Amino acid sequence: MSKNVRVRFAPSPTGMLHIGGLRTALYNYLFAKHHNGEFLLRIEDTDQNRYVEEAESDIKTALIWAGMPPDEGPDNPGSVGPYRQSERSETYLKYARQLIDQGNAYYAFDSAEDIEAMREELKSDENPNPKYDSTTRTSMKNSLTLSKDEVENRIKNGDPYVIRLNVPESGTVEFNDIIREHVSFDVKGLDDQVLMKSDGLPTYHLANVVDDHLMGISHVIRGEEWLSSAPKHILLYKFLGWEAPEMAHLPLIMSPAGGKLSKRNAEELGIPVNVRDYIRLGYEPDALVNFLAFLGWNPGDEREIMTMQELTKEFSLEKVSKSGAVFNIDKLTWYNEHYLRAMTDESLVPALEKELTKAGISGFNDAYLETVVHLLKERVSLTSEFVNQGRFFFEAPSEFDEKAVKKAWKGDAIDLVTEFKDEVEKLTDHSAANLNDKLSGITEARGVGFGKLMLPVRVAITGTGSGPDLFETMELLGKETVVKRLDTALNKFSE
RNA sequence: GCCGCGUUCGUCUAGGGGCCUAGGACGCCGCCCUUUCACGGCGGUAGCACGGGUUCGAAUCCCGUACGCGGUACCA
Repeated sequence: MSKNVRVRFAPSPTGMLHIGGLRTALYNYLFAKHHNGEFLLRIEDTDQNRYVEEAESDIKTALIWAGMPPDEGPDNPGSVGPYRQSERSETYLKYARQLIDQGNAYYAFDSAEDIEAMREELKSDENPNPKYDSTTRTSMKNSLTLSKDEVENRIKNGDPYVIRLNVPESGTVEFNDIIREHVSFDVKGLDDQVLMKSDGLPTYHLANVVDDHLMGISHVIRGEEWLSSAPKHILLYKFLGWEAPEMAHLPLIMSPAGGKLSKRNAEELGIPVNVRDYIRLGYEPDALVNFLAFLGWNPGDEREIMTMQELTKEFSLEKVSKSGAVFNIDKLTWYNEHYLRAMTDESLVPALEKELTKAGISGFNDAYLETVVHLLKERVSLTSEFVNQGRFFFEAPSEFDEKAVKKAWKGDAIDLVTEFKDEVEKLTDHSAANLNDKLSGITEARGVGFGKLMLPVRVAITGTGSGPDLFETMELLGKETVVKRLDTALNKFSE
C-alpha cells in the first residue's frame, strides 16, 4: 500500500445502528488495522428531518461493544475535524461555489411542485421516473436557463434555491472497484444531483466527497447501495481537482425472505436488525464479529473461528465476495455457543448476574454463581437463557413439567424417594459423589433401574425431566434445600 | 421501464482450464459417548441457474437468456 491507509465509517444518525452498518464498520476497521492505518467515525447528520437524538450515542456504544473503537471521531478528534457534518456547513458551501464558478454546478430555483410537474408531464411507460438531468434542465428554472440578472436577483431576494451538479451531456465514468473490479457508467444515466439543499446543508454526495478528501481518506468502503451514485462522486473528485480514493462496494446482507435486511423482513423471522438488540439479548461480541466477518468474506482456508486479531491479520478486500449474503441466524447461534463454551466460568459470572438482576433475583455469592455457570454454559445458546434454564438454582420449582411428572412419579417412586431422602438427611458429606453412591445403592438394593429413582428426584429438585448433572446440582443446592424439595414433592405427588 | 451489480449444497462459502468422483462450515438425519438432556466424536444428505461458444479439456474464459439484488429524492 503506497499511501497511508485511512478509512471511515460514516453512518447517518437516523436511527439505531443497523447490523449491516456494523459489518460495514467491521470491514473498515479490519482493513485499517490490517494496514496499520486509521479508522475514523464521521457522523453524517445532514438530514435534519430524519435526525434521531440517541442515534449517535447508540452508534458509538455499539462500536465499542464490538471491539472497534474509532481512532478519530467526534469524541476523540484528530486534526481534520469537526467529525459531524452539521458542523462543517461553510466548508461544503465553499466547494459548491467553486463548482459553480467552474461551471460544474449551477443554481436551481425550482420548487418541489415544479419538479413534480415536470415528472408528471414526461412520465411514460419507458421512463416512469424522469430525472432532472442534462436534457430536462433546459426547461427548468436554473442559472443555466435564467439570465444572470435574474439569478442574482432571486438570490438577493432570498428565494430558496439548491445547487445542482452539472453532469456532462455525454461520456462514461469508469473506475476500478476493489471488490467488483472494472465498473462503468454512461453519464446519460446520471441526474443533476442536488449538492446543496435549500436548507443550506449539503447532500450526502457533496459532503462525502469533500470530507473524504479533506480527511485524507484513502479507501471508501461502503455498502453496495452506493455503487449507483459512485460515478457522481467520481465526477465531483474530478471537478474539484482531487484524486478519488480507492472504492470498495460491499455486498449487501440479505434477509432469508429476500431483499435487504430490514425491520419488516427480518424481525418477523427472528433476526434483530439493530445492534443494540444483540447486545441486549446477550450475544458475545466476539461471536457477532466472527459471524459478521464471514458474511461475505473468508480467509480462503477452512478456518471458521477467528478472533478480531486473527481477522485483522488475514483480512483483505480482494477476498470479499461480490454477491449478497443471506443472514443465517442459526450460524450466529452456533458461533455464540462456541464462544460461550470457550469462555471461562468466571468470566461469565457478570452476565449471569445481569440476568439475575433483570429477573429480580439476588443474594448468591460469586462462587455459587460460578458453579451455576459451569453447569449451565454448555446447555444454552445465549447468556440470557441462564435464568430460564437454571431458575431452580435460585428458587424452588414453582411448577412441575407435567410430562416429566407423569413419567417419573409412578409405581414405587414414593417409596424410593422417601428412602433416598432419609439417606440424604443422614449424610455428613453432601457431595455429588456421595449422593450418587446413595442413590445407586438404593436402586441396586431394590433391584430397579437407576432411572426409577433418579428421575423422580430430578423432577422434585428442578421441576423438569432434564438438565445438568443431578448430583452436582444437589451438591450445590445443599442438603437443606434438597431435603426440603424432596419433602415438597413427596407431599405433592403422594395423593 | 431504465441504469448498475450479481448467480457453486436450504444457508455462508473454497474453487481462478486438467489436482473436482466439486472441499469446509451451519442446519438437518443417523451412529457413538452419556444410567437424563446437552456438550463432544464419527458418518450421511445436498450444489456448479439455463443455452450457446472457445479449448484436447470448463464450475473456472466469452456471449446470450433467465432469475435475484441495488439505484433511479432538496434520504442517507
